Amino acid sequence: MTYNAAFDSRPTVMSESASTPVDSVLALVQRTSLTRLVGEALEKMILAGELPPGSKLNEVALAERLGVSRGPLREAFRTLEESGLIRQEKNRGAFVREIELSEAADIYEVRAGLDATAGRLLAERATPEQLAVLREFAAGMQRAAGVNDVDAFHALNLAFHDRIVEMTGNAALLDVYRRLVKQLALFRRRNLLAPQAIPHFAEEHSAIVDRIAAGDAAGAAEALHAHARGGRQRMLRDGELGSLPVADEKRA
Amino acid sequence: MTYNAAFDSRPTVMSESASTPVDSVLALVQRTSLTRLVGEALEKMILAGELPPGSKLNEVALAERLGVSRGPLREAFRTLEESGLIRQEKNRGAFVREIELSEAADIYEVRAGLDATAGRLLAERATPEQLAVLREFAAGMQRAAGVNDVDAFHALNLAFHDRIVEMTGNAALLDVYRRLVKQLALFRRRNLLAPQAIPHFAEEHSAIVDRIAAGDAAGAAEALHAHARGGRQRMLRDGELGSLPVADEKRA
DNA sequence: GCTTTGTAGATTGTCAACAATCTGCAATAA
DNA sequence: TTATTGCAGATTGTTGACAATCTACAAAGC
Repeated sequence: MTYNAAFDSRPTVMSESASTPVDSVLALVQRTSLTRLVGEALEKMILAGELPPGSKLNEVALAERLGVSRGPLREAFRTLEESGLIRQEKNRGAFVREIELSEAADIYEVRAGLDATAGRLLAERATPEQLAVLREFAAGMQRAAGVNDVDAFHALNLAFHDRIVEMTGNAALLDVYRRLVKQLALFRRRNLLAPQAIPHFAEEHSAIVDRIAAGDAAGAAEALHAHARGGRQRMLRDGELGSLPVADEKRA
Repeated sequence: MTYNAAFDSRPTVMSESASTPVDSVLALVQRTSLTRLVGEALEKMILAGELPPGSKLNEVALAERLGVSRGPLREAFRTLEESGLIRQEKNRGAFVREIELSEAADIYEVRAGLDATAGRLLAERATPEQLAVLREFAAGMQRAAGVNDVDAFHALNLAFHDRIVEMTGNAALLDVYRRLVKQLALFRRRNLLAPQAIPHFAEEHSAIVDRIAAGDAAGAAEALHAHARGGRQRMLRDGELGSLPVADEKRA
C-alpha cells in the first residue's frame, strides 16, 4: 500500500545516472497503474469530504475530470467498494457510502478489539526507539491539550494510534485497522473532539505508553480497549444529541 | 454479500405469478452483475484449491472459460485483490496470493482478537435460541471427536466460530472476520487438525459456550482468545515441521 | 385531480479493438 | 561456451462504441 520502498533499487549495472530521483520516479511509474492512481485520488476526495457520503459518482463525469476512460475508473470503483468507502447498485451507479450511527458504533467496537491486540503485541516487543517516538507523541498531545489546540490534538491522536498498530509489525492488523479508520472517517457528524475531554484523553495516552513500556501486555491491551470504548461512548452520546433538533452549532 | 433477502419482495401488484421462484430469480438477476458472478466463481475456485496459491490468472483464458469478456473479469480481479485473495503486478498479471507462515501467524493473531471481541459481545446479548444453536454445534463436535471424524469436526469448527461472530449482529466484525478466514484458507500447508488434538478442542468449545451462556463477557473473550492462540501455536509448530524435509505425507 | 403509460435522454453494463509492455528464444559477438 | 541483443508472440493496459437499463417528464385515460 505504501511506496516507501521507492529507493530500494540500487543502481545495479546502468550506473550512468547521477540523478537519484530518476529511478524513484521510474519505480513509481512501474508499479502504478491508472486504476491505482484513480483509486487513490478518489479515496482522497472522499476522505477529504469533497465527495460527501451519499454522493452519486457519475462515471463519465468523473472519468473526464480525472482524464481517464471509464475502464480504469470502474476498476477503481470495485477497489473502493471492497474497502467499504463506496456502495454500488446495479444499473444505478456508485455512491459514497453513508455510515449510520449504529454502524459506526459497530466499527468502533471492532476497532477497540484491534487496538487491544496491538497493545498486547507491542508491549511484548517494543524497542526503545519506538517507545521514544510514542512518548514524543504523548508529550505533543499533552502540549496541544494545554493550549487547547483541538486540530493539532486530533491529528496527533490519529497518528499516535496508527503508529502503535504499525509498530507491531503485523501487516494484517495494520491493514484491517486502517480500513476501519477510513470507514469511520466517513462518519463525521460532529465527530470533533469536545475540548473539555481532551486533557483526559491526553492522560490516557500517557498511561497507555507507560503500560507498553512496562511490557505489561494485558495492561496495555486493557488500557487501549477502554480508551477506544470511551471514544465510542462519546460518539454515541454526541450522535444521539445530534439526531435531536438541538441548536448547538457554534461548537466549530 | 449473502442473498438470503431474495424473498423479501412481496407480490405487490402483479399478482399473476403463482410461481414463487420467479421473483427469487428476478431479485438475483437484479442485483447480480457479471462482475459479481465472476468474482464469486473465482473466489470459489481459489478457496477450493482449484486455483492454487501462486497460480497465474490469465485474462483471456479465464474470460473465455467463464464466458465473459475481459472487462468484468478485470473488475472482479480488483475486488479479489482488495479482499486479499489475489495479487496483481502491473503488466505482469494476477496471481493467487501465497500466504507465508509468518503472515498466517499474523493473521491468526488478529483473528484471535476478533474472536475475543465476538465472545465479549455475544456474552452480553446472546438469546436462548442462539445458545441452543451453539450448544448443538458443541455437541456435534463432541460426537465427531468421539468417532474421530476429522472432516466433520473441521467443518463444524469453521461453522461454529463463524456463527459466533455472526450472532453478535455486528456487520463490520463479521466482514473483517470472514475476510481473514478466507485468507487463512489460502494457507493450507497441512492445515488439517491433528486427530489427537480434536477432543481437547471439543472441550474448549463447550467451555466457550458455557461462558457465553453465563453472560461472562470477559471470560468468554479470554476463552476464545486462548483458543485461537492455541490454534496459532499448533499451526506454527506444524509449519516449522513442514518446512523441514520431513516425510510424513501419509496423514491424508 | 390522480394514476398510468409511453417516450426521450441519460447512465451503466459489456464488448471488441488497438497500444504498450513483457517473455522466451534465436542469432550474434566476445 | 557464454553473454548480449534483437526480434516475434503473448499478455496486459486503455480506449471508444454499442446494448441494456433506468429516470424524468409529458400525455392519455380513469
